[in-house]
Amino acid sequence: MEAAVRIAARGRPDGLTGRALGEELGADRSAVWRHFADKDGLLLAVGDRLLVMASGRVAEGLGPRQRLEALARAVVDVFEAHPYVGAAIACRTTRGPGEFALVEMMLAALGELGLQSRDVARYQRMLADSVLAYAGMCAGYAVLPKQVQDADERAWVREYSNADPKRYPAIAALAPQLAATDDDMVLDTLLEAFWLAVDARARNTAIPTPSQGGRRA
Amino acid sequence: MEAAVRIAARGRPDGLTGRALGEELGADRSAVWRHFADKDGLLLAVGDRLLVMASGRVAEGLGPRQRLEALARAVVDVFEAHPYVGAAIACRTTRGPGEFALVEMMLAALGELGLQSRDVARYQRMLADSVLAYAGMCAGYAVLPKQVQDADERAWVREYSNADPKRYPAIAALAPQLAATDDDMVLDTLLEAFWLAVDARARNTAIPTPSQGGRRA
DNA sequence: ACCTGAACACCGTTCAAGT
DNA sequence: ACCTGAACACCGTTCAAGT
Repeated sequence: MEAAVRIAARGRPDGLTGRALGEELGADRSAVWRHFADKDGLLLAVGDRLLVMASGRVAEGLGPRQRLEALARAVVDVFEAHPYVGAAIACRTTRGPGEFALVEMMLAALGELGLQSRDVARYQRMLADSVLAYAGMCAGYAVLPKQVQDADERAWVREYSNADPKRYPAIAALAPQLAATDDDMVLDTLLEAFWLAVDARARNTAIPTPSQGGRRA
Repeated sequence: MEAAVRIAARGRPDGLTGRALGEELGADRSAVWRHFADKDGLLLAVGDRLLVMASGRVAEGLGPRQRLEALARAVVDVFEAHPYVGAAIACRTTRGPGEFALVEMMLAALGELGLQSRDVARYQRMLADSVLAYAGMCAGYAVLPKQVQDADERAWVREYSNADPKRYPAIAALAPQLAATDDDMVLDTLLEAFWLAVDARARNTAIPTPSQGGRRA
């Protein structure tokens, strides 16, 4: 497992293959499949380790909002730092301790923010899927060869600035704002929008009773 | 291109490989690379076609909110219906007419909803990335063998219901709500939260001046 | 119990040779 | 101009054979 995480952390060109794992451990590449049922089992195990690493990065003593922000950023960072596994595992349920820790942390934090329990479950699932999907997307991008990454990035600055104003008036009008984008902006905006939505939702459905799950008056 | 979309639509077990495309067209599999520079070029071209299909599904005459909802759902549906390509392309910039149509439609709709132009660009990028990432995640799930999908799905109902209440109190308390989840809930909740955030943002920064980009009084 | 080494079917990619 | 067919290096997976 440690060797697998090490290989996954090597980044772009290297995938986590049986051959690479065998070499790292000084064994034949087919020996890996004595310890994991198949490639899927290996990826699930390493993927859950990534989630353990991410939830372990959340500092103690933070408020619910900061805890969720730290967790979201940690998931994206860890997936980007282990891109091959991150891209492969974002759509899966690892069912391991890492996933449980992440879900538990999210549910507890959302409960503290004043949402009803039905909304806590819905918003947790939505936030978890959004963050995992976004992290998987970032990881998928990080796996690409550097020259492909550069071509994709340039497109946003160059090709969108030259869009035909007749066919694409909104793009042409907003080209400067579209080009002025840094890497963290998307996740920042996603979290900003999430807090606005949680606040609005908590305000609309708030029950002033101090006891939990207060009944209708 | 039509043959490639057809193969991509065959769904789960079939990937869009050179061999499959050659067979579909009655040609040798290596003949494909006369028409596309490499696998990446093929995927980008087919991926942009998926975006053309998605934006073409948005009905005429809808308001900005319904237009954006229709577009988001169409992207997820089309990616799920062409899962191999959807999963491969979600993290890319296709730079084709499909992507331009999608960005243009989103920017125009968000502008009509009362956001400042700086927020329009930020929220468009955030929504587009969120929807594409989520669609890519759904597509990645759809590519998996059916038995792996079933195992993942059962986990949410079964293993989360049996979580240890001492280690995972929030999961144990909310297990029924976590299990009661249908496929559309995540995207519905994401869009609900997006509207709450857009409304809050438009309210906070609204400038009553009818002219664009009004200066500070 | 664990590893080796060879085999298999499948990839993308390349290239000399055809038409 | 376009296709063929063979080759190459790389996958995951399997299995008889070793220790």
